[in-house]
Amino acid sequence: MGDRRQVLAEGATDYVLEHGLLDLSLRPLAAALGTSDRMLLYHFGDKLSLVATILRVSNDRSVKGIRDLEPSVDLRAAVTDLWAAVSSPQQARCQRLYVEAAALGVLGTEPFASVVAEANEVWLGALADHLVASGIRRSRAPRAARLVEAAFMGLLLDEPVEPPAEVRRSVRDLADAVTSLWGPGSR
Amino acid sequence: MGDRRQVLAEGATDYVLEHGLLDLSLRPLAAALGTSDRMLLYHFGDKLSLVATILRVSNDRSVKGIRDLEPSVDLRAAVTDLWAAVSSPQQARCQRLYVEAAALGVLGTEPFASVVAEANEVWLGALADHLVASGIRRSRAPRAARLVEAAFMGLLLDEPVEPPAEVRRSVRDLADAVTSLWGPGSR
DNA sequence: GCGTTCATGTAGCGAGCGCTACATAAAAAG
DNA sequence: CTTTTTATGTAGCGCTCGCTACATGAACGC
Repeated sequence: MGDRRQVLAEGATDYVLEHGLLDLSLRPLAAALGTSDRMLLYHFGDKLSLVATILRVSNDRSVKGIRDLEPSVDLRAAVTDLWAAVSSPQQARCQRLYVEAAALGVLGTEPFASVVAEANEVWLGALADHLVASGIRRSRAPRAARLVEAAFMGLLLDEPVEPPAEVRRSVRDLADAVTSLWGPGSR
Repeated sequence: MGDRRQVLAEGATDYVLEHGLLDLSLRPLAAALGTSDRMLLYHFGDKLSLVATILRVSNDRSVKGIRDLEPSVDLRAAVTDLWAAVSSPQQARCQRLYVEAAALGVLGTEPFASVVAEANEVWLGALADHLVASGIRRSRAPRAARLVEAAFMGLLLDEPVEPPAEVRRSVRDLADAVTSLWGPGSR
């Protein structure tokens, strides 16, 4: 049934991850997928629904990238390992898509608000789970995950402007901070 | 000389801070300023130059907002005070503009790359200076400023999606982290 | 076999976009 | 007084956009 639709959704996500969301236009996208704007609208109703679908697919991939990580040897390593994952090319594109959606202001309006709020929660959950698997106490993981997530987003945003060495050092500083706040033996 | 131009630049910045950069269109902007698209192009050459000017003006205001802060009583308070400043309505709009520019991918291309790189440096400097005025050792301030800035950007990004109480708690966690890493008596 | 639903192509609508050509009125320069 | 520069209005060009109207095969239920 929605077979063709699903194929198109995956392809559209690939396309948007590569070309960006902001200047997304139905006709070039359709051409890249070997179909027509007419058919995209037929399958997805309108452009907004298509974008919502794309965001969902992208977020699923991003979460999977985190969940597939092996546990790290300790909390400090967990932060740097997570950064390596998040700043990898495919993952970074997913995060960038999130930023673009945020910039579009689309996150505050339905039907995106609920979709994205849930996606964010799932993502934070995956992050927290990895921290737990790497030694943090379960009860402390959500707060740690929130701070780590915020810092990661900021660093990703600064990446094109900041020297890579500075970014790496900030990640190490963040790892130290997490360890000293929530690591074994603190508090 | 560039008198009229300067007035228009300020007005355009006000307008963009309120309406966003992504769907900026010359005709509505001109109408709001009591002029015409024709004149905007006359004064600024083309749309990109106008946008570059707007980004510069916005960043100047943002930096001024930080530099006008009184020193905080200690490092922990400095972080929360900075957050209060950064998340205030006017400042948050400036940061949002930065995010939109980043999302546009405009930050990586001239003539924005150099402009924004310098703006970012100035902004980090203002942040670092406030931390110093609030008790951190000068030599430690730049790294602290970088981490704080990244976390702030991430938190601003999450704000529409995250419960405010969680955001506030993350700010306090960040303040604790900065204090424990670079506060008096550490290392 | 026939009618109905599904899938797809063709063509175009109305609007907005950045930008330009051209004319012109005012001001400054000589 | 004339000439040049500066500032501004009018009109429109060429393009792209999301979306729709309409037609038409193809597949399927009865």
